[in-house]
Amino acid sequence: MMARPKQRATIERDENKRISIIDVAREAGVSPATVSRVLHNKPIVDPKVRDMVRETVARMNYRPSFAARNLPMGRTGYLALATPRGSQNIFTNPYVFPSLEGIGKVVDESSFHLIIATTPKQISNLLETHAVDGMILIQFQMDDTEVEAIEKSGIPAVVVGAYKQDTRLSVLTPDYPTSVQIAVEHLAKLGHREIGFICGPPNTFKWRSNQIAFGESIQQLGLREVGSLVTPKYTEESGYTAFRSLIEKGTKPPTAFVSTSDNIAIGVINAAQDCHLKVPGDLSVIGYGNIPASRMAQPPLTTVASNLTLMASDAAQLLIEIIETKNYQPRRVKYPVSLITRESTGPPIPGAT
Amino acid sequence: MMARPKQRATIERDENKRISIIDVAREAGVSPATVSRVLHNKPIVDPKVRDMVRETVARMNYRPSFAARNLPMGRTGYLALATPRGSQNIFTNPYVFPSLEGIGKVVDESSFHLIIATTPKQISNLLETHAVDGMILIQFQMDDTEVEAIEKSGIPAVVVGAYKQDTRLSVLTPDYPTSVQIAVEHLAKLGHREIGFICGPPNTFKWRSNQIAFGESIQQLGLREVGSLVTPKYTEESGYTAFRSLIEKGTKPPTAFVSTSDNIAIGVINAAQDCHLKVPGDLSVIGYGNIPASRMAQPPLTTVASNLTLMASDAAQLLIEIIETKNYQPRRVKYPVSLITRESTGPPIPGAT
DNA sequence: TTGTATGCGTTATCAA
DNA sequence: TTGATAACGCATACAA
Repeated sequence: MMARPKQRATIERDENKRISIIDVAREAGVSPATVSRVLHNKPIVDPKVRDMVRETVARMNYRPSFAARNLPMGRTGYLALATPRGSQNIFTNPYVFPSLEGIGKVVDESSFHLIIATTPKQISNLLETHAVDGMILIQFQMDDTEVEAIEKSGIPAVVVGAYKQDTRLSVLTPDYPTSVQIAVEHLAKLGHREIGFICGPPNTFKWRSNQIAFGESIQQLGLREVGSLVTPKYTEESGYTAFRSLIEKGTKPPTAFVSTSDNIAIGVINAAQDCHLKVPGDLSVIGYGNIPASRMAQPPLTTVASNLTLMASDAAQLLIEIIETKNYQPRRVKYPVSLITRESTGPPIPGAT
Repeated sequence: MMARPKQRATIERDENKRISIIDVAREAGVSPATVSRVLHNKPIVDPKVRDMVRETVARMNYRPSFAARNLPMGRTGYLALATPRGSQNIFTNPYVFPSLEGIGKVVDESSFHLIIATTPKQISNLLETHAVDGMILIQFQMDDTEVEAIEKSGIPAVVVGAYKQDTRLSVLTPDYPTSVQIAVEHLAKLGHREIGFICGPPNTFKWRSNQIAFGESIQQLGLREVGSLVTPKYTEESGYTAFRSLIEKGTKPPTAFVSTSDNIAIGVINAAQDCHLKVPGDLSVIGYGNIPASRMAQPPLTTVASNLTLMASDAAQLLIEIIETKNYQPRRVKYPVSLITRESTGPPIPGAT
C-alpha cells in the first residue's frame, strides 16, 4: 500500500516543479544518497562517480533546498540579530551597523543565514515559530520583556553588552567599570576636582556597575561628585534637556562631566554652549561609544571606545560554536576599552566665562 | 543520528527532543491531522475536540516548527533585505534604517521572517541555497554583479530606488527627475544664474536620468551649467575632495551646487568653508536624501526628501503579494519628492568674499 | 563503495 | 467529522 503509483512517471518533466536530489540521482543513474555524499564531499565515493555526479549537478543547475537540508538535522540554519528599538533614528542607535559588519563576516563563512529582528513582535515570533537556531542580543534593557521569553525558551543566545549576572546566556561585555575609571582619571589629570556623572536611563543593565565604578574612581582620586544627572534616554535631546534643567534650577555645574553615552554628551555640549559656556574651558565632557557623530561634534568629543565590530563577530562565532557543539556552558568575556582624546576635554579655566 | 532507536519509550519524556505534533496528538488522544486542523482554525472540527486539543497544546507549550510547516508548501517563509556595502560607515549609508523600519512593520504582521544580507557573498548564498522566498533590493549599483544573478534566478524581487528599465523585477523609485528640477527651480528663484551639478558616481542607475533632468531644468530656466563635478562615491570625503580640486585648478565655482547626495553636499560645504567661502552667501548647496546628518550640518542643509520608510514598507507588501499570488507581472511605481528648505541655500551675494 | 529505507515535522488527500 | 498516509526534499544508519 505504500507503493502507490506516482501520477507522473519519468517521461514528462514538470516545469513548475523544483528539481530535487531524486531528479539528479535518476539523471546520473545513481542513488540520492550518492548525490548527497558528493554534495557534502564525503571521501567514501568513487572519483569517477563523483565527477560524473558533479557534472550532472552542474548541468541540471541543481541547488539543494536549504530548508529540507536542515530539517533532518533538527535545525533551521538561521541565526538572528535581535535588537529592540532597532529601527529608531540612527543618531540614537548607531550600534547596529558596526555589529552587522562583524556578524556579517562570520556569517559569510558559515552555513547560516542571518535574520534581523528589530521589534519585540519579530523577536517573539522568531521564538514561537522556532525559526532560528540561535540569537545575538544587542542593546537590550532590563525592562525589555523579551529577555524573559528568550531566557526560558532555551534557545542558544549570546548577549553583546551588559547583562544580568544570573543567566544561562553567554555575555560579551565592554569593560564598563574601566571605561568610567579612565574617563575620571583623564579629567583628574587635567586638573578637574568636581565632576558630574551622567549615566543615562537607570533601566539598563550597565547602569549599576557604572554608578559604582564612578563612585569608587571619584573617591580614590579624592575628587567630589557634583551635579550628576539622570536622563531617560540615550539621546542628544535627553542630554540637552538634562543640562538645561540643571542650569535653570540655578545649580552650579561641575567643571567636567563623564557620560556613558556619546549622544547624551553631545547634547550636554550643545546645551552648555547655548548657556554661553565654553567647552572645554568652562566645561569638559567625555562620552562613551566613539560613534561617528562624536568625531563630527563641535568640538570633537573625547570619548571611550570599545571594539563593537570585534565583539559582534566574536558573538556570532561563539553562537555558532554553541549550536554546533551543543555546549551550553554560559561564558563571560570582558573586552578592553580605550580613551580617545579629542577637544571636548581640557584643563578647567576658572572664571573663564 | 537519524534512525537511532529511542532508548526510552513513552514513559519518560525525553527533554532533549523537540515536542512534535505527534506528541500532542498522542497526548490528546487524537490524530496529528486533527491537531493540525485545530491549529489552523479549520471549521470542520468538533468544538469539544477543538477545545480539548487547544488545552493540550497550551499545556504542553507546543509550537509548530516553522521549517517543517513551510516545507510541504514549497516555500521557506523568509524574505531578504539585500543591500551590498550595507555595513559601511553609517554616515555613508543612512538608508537602511528607515527601510528597516518600513519593512519591519509589514513583516510584523505577516507570517514571514526577515533575512538581512549586507555582503555580495551573503546575497549569492541566499540565492544558491534557496533560503528565501523573495528579496527587497536596496542601494544597488550597475556594477554590482549580484543583480545579474538575482535577475536570472527567477526569485521574486522588488527594487527600492533607481533600476534599469529592462527587467522582470518590480521597481519603486523616488521621482529623481523632479527632485533635480525643484532643486534647480529653488536656486533660480533665489537669483542664481550659474549652477553646478554633482551627480555622484556614474555607475549608478539614477545617474543618467538625473543628468538629463538637470540639463533640461537648466535650459528651461535659461541658466548656465558651471563647474559640475563627478565624485567616485556618495561620501562626504568625496564631495570635499571634488570641490577642493576644483578650486585648486583655479576654476571659478558657480554660485550654487545641486548634489544628488546629502553626504556629498555636506562635504562640499565643508570644503567651501575651508576655502573661506561663506555658505550660502558665496555658495549655496542643495543635497538629496534628508539624512539625519543634513539637519545637523553647519549650516543645516537644504535638501530634497523622499519617504524611504513608506517605499520600503510598500516594497515588502508588494513582495509578499507577488509571492502569495504568484503574479510576477513587474510593476513600476514613482514616489513623490519634496524640497526641505534650510540654511545652506540663499541669494547669491556678489563679492561677498 | 553504493543503495535502501527511514526519519525530520508538517500539511493535504484521501478513505472511513 | 476524523484518521491513515503520502508527500515535501534531504541526510544518514544500515545492509548489501
